[in-house]
Parts: sequence; C-alpha cells; structure tokens
Amino acid sequence: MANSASGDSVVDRVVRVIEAFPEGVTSLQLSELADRSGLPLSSAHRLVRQLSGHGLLDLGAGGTVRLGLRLWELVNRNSPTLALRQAAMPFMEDIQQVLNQNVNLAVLDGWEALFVERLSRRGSVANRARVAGRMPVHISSAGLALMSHQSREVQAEYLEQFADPSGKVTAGVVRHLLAEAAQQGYAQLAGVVDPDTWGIAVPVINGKRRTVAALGVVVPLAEMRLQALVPALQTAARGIGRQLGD
Amino acid sequence: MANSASGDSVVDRVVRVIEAFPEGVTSLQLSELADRSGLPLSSAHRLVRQLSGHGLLDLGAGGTVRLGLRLWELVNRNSPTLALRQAAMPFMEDIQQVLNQNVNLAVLDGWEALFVERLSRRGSVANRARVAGRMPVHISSAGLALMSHQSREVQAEYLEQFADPSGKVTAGVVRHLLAEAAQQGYAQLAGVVDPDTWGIAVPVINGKRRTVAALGVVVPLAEMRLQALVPALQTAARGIGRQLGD
DNA sequence: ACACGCCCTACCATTGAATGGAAGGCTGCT
DNA sequence: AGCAGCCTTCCATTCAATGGTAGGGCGTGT
Repeated sequence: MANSASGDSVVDRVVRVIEAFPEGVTSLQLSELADRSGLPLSSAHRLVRQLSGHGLLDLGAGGTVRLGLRLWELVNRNSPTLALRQAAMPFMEDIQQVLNQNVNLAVLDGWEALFVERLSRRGSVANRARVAGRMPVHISSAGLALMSHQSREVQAEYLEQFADPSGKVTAGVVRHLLAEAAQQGYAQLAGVVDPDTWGIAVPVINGKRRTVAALGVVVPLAEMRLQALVPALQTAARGIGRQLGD
Repeated sequence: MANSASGDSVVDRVVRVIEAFPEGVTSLQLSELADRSGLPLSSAHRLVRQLSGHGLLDLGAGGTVRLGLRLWELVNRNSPTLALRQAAMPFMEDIQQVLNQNVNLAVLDGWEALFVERLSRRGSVANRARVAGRMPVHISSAGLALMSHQSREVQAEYLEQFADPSGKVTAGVVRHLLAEAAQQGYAQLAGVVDPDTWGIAVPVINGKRRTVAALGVVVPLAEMRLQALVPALQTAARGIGRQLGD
C-alpha cells in the first residue's frame, strides 16, 4: 500500500496525533509523539510540520511539539458549550459569593460527566485545574443529576452496559441512586471523590425541557446544609435555563 | 487531478474546515461550511463525517455541524498555556478580590495580544466573554507590555511592518509608547477600547528572564489610581513568574 | 578525543486513498 | 402538486500520501 500501511486515512492520523498528548501534558518530543500515535517517525514528522504550518500544532526547535495557540483560540471561540458557559457564569459567581463553595458545571458525554467550568472556593489556593476533567456518571453528583433526567431509553442503555471496574457498585445501586435523584430533583454523593467532601448537583433544563447540564457544588462534610444549598442551586439552575432559551 | 483540484492537502482541508467557524458561532450548516471553507460540498461532507466519527466535530441530524466536545476537552487539557493559567489563577483571584476590577492575562501571538484568561469584576454582569479574544499590540495595554519586553530585533521587526488601518497611529507613536512602557515597567492606555476605561498591564517574566505573558486590569476612568494598581499588579506578576519556574 | 547512540530532518519511487460531479432522496414552502 | 434547497451516497479517475532509507547534529560515555 502506498497510503497508510495501517489502513487508516489521513484524518485518522491527524486525530491520532492530537490525541497522543496524555492528560495535562503540553509538550512532547517528536519521536515520542510518533510512538504514542503509532505512526512511522517519518509520517509523524510530515503531519506535524503541516499542522504546525497552520498553527494547529507548534513544532519548536529540537522537535518539541505542542498544541498551537491558534487551535486553542479557535476551539475556545467556537466551543459548543460557549452559550452554556456564558449563560451560567454569572449564576455560578453568585453561588460562589453567597455560599463560598466550589461550584462546577458539567455536561453529559457518553457515560461520563464532562466538567466545562469550575469556580473555586474563595480563598482556597485550589484552582480550576479540573476544567475539562471527566467523572463516570455513577461516582459524581453531576453525573447522577444529568443521567437521572435522561430519557427512559438512555437510562436503560446506560444501566445495561454498566460495570464498575472496582466491583463495589452494582447496576442496582446506581438505578436506585438515579431514581432517588429524579424524585428529589437533585443528586448528592458523600465521600466518593474525597472522603471529607459532599457533592450536590441539580439539572439545568433549557426551554425545550431538555437537561443540558448539571450545576453542582462540592462542600466539606462539616459545612453540609442541604436545606440551604439545594434551593440556591435550583434557583440558579432555573436562571441559567431561562437565559439559555432554546 | 484526483486529490484536490485546488492543490491543497488533506491536512489543509481539515484546517480550513475547523477555521470556517466565524468567531462566536458554534453551529454551521453543512452547505454553509462548504461555502466558507471553499470545499466542494461532497468533500466537505466526507471530511466532516470522518472528523465527526472521532469526536473532533459533531455532525448532527439535518447537517448541523459543531465543534466536538472531545476536541474542546483535548485542547483544554493539553493547552500550551495550561501551566501559565494555573500559575496565574490564584494571583488573578487575589487581584479581583482586593481591587475589584476586571483582570486579564494575555500572551503575544504574532503582532497581537491573545487573552488566555479573564476574571470579571465582582458584581458586574459582564463575563469572561472575551477569553480567546485578540487585540493588536498598539491598542492594548497588555500588547504594549508584552512587546516592550521583547528583544530589540523583534521590536524592530514589529515596528517595521506596523501600519494602522485607521491611520490614526504612526509607528513613531507606538515606538514612544513602547519605550515608555519599557522604562516604567508597566503599560497604560486610556479610552482606546472603551472611552471610559483605562487599561494597565505589566509583564510576567519567567525564570529564564523571558516575558511570557502580561497581567492587566481594566478600570473605569473614575477609579483610576495608578499608585495603588501598579504595585499590586507587579507583585502578582512576580508571584506568577516565580510559580512558573522554567 | 573519539565513537557511539539518539533524534530530527530530508529525499523519492511506489501505489491505493482521496476526489468531486452527478444522481438520489428528503423536507418544507408556494 | 410542483419546486427548491439541502443532505447523502456512489464510483471511475488520478496524483498526493506514504515510509524506508540516509544524512546531519548533538550529547554521552568510554
């Protein structure tokens, strides 16, 4: 074969190159990139040079490869979650100011919650590190809030394929959590991510009655006061939903 | 020709497709995308479908094309400015809390300042809208702060090609602004973006003595107090630089 | 000081993947 | 009912993509 001994198209390879960066790694050597993407060095080099010419990648002296500023710019300007984030930000700031807790916003992607925005607790040195982070549905309050408002079919499909690698959680338990969340209108989960924290999340519903996101807070166990947190979150979530339109 | 009547490679086309989204537009019809990218409908469709299969784009029913969540995730996880933003965020929050002003962080890309992070003034309904926005060097305090700390050669090259479309500013004026900023250690610009606001920015210098970013605030004219703002910004910028290492 | 290894870069004959016009199907409007 | 616009699929044509190989630069260990 001339094109692709491995049987993949050029597009496949471009994707492989971009996906070759492990989480949190911003810089890779060309040879390592070739390894990770499974491409011949020669091909990897050619692709990187082309993409670099357009600013999607950045090929520095000595074969250092980074994602391009231009790519970051394009993606952030036209992100599919742009409208959601803009609508949500003022409300998230309100919550941060009033409750002084870590606030986050997540959407459902596959069977995971993808965090698209996060404000850290005032004064904490902690940060927005986990923006663009993922959590499986069954171990995040945001994931449960999102899944509990999906259609019967989606939930059934989710539960069917469910399998906890650690074996600690069964599909039955998750089904119960989802039912509870659906009935209460919010999801809560204690000590799963961090033993001393509690997560609470509520769905954000747009004008078409579709659940498009989950708004949540992570609070220290000691400061757990459901009666104060849930109404605040629900009010903010309604505000976001109204702002979104659709 | 079989491949590309227009003489461009597959990679060129992938880039054209991604770049076809106008600023702030998150969704495009397939036919419009084909127009904007200058690709035959048939080719655009094929490319979009391939990219969509990998999650870099999202081809919805009815030919609606969006950027993919997966692309957003990948770019934000491995962004070249990740370390910078993480190092800067706590200091930016401090400034926001103490001064209660809009804070922003920019890097130099080409002859423009690219804003990589922004915190809005507390209480303002305004937002982080302009994250990923650009401003020409000569009409942004961040741009001036960045350029004034570049090497002689870069500055010369910049001034040589400088041309103001509106014709209001000459290279000589910019040269003066840069010299002033370099000497003072900060850049200021009044009423350029918005007639009632003042912009002040200082360079962020890493361990290798390279100016890697500019930290700035935008304040209403009425609240302009240089003697309070500049030291605060410079202190924060030093803190960021120390945190960065390199 | 030298040789070796590692990595980036450049070249070029081979070949099948990419191309895009045209035709088909769907939806909404007149 | 007819039309117009758009998405989708098909397939013969053709040259762009491929990757093994070789060259060059840099640092390391002997």
